Amino acid sequence: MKRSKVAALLATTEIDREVLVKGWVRTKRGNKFVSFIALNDGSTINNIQLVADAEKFSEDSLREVTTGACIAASGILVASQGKGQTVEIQVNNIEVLGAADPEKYPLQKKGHSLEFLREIAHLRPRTNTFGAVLRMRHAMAFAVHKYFNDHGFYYVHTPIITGSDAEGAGQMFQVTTLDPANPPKTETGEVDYTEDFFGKQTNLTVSGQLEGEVAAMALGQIYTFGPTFRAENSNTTRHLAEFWMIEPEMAFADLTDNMDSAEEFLKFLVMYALNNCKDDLQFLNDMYDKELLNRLNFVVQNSFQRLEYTEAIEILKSAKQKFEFPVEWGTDLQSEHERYLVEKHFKKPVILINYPKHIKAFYMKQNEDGKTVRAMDVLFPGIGEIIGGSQREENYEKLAQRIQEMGIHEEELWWYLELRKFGTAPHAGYGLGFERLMLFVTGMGNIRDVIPFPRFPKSAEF
RNA sequence: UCCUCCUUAGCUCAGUUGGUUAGAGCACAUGACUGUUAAUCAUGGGGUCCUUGGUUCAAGCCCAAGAGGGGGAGCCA
Repeated sequence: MKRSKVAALLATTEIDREVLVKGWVRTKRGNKFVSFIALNDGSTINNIQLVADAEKFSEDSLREVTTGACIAASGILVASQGKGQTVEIQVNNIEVLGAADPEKYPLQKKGHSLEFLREIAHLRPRTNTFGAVLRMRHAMAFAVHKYFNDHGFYYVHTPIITGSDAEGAGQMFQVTTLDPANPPKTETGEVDYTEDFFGKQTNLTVSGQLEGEVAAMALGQIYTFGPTFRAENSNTTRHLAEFWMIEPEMAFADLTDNMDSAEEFLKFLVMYALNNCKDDLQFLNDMYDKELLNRLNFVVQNSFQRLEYTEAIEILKSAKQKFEFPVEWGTDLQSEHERYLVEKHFKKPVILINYPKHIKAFYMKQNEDGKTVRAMDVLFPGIGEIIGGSQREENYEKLAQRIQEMGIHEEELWWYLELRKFGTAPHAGYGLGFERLMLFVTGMGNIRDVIPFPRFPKSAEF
């Protein structure tokens, strides 16, 4: 007989038939006459109840059916006699596929702290919480591809190993096959990277944007969705050393098009979660964050507040609240400033644009005022910056000059500059941190709990 | 990296002014119970009080250093 998934059985109206289920035991309870086994197979957060009568199953035969054990069970799917579920399985046969010593199995019926579960990342997907998070992670990844495919964007695979260190987005992980204890040296005593695998120094990517622009200047609209690496010594609830980033890039788009795209995209993703992850969202709402569903609904129903950086500075300066860091035009906004704007002043997502050029990246399009660039940050409640983007500088001379001013190695960016030399066009794009999106849609408080195997300083255990 | 808090049973935590035998709930084991819903009830086993050093007649508790973890900040997505 073919295995049925628990999700399908709980949704079916065809009862009084024989079924086979396989999954992991969550709890067993009962008395000497009957045992009730709650079984979960990951297809849904809900369990199916197996009913094992003592006539068919001796106490001994159920000895290995304990919390955490993996079993296959066959029997008749029937309308439940008890309350709390509509159907259950009157079991005829149980096979223990893998026992789990109840003295040693770390997961129990009752709740565990998220900190403890982080130490057993190989078992935490079997909890309600991580089952919900991982199913939602899949749903969100699928929704990303669906949105862009439906809107005429092409998925482009940008390289994970990069020879450019000019992206300026933080510390990078080096990729090398040289012997770390005894690397080849040049005459001046420095490591000779011409002997390395690629003949030059290489690193793991911190962004696919520059290569994404290459593709956008041929295919029109593209997006990347891949792993991204930052070797910063960041120890926060919002940073990982290895995370996934989505970077759309659009030819013939300006900053307004960019804002429109980012807002529509985020709303689509949240709407997709609301429509397709109901059970998991309800669980997370009940267990972790009673405002989660309200907040998600609010985001899809209200337009984001669009605001000039200069206006934001004025709002912050006239705010009654005292800030730890002083506010002055030309300084970057601190977390406390972003939180004030989003959570206190506007009480909705905010898109901040036109930042001072000296606090933003070299590739952003310069405004006529000579002071600001067409940058855009989307700020979300509780998370801060969820998207960062800009219109790109498409003028060769202005871009080359900016590269010089900022002391970036021009020779490594020759191909990026040539995009402006041959058939240049206005274009814009942005980057969405996938795990920050996951924080928002799940209501989880720590980014280490929305990725199956988190990578952060001093931690790569699993 | 900085600030701050925490570390006691498998898990979550209590532990008074430093005082003699370190507790609870859950989990686990045994038993009871004719349909349970994180089942319930009874009984029982279970401890490197993070590590090292110090103060003291006496340290889970006070002091110092270290390790691990949480939260906040910086950097950013």
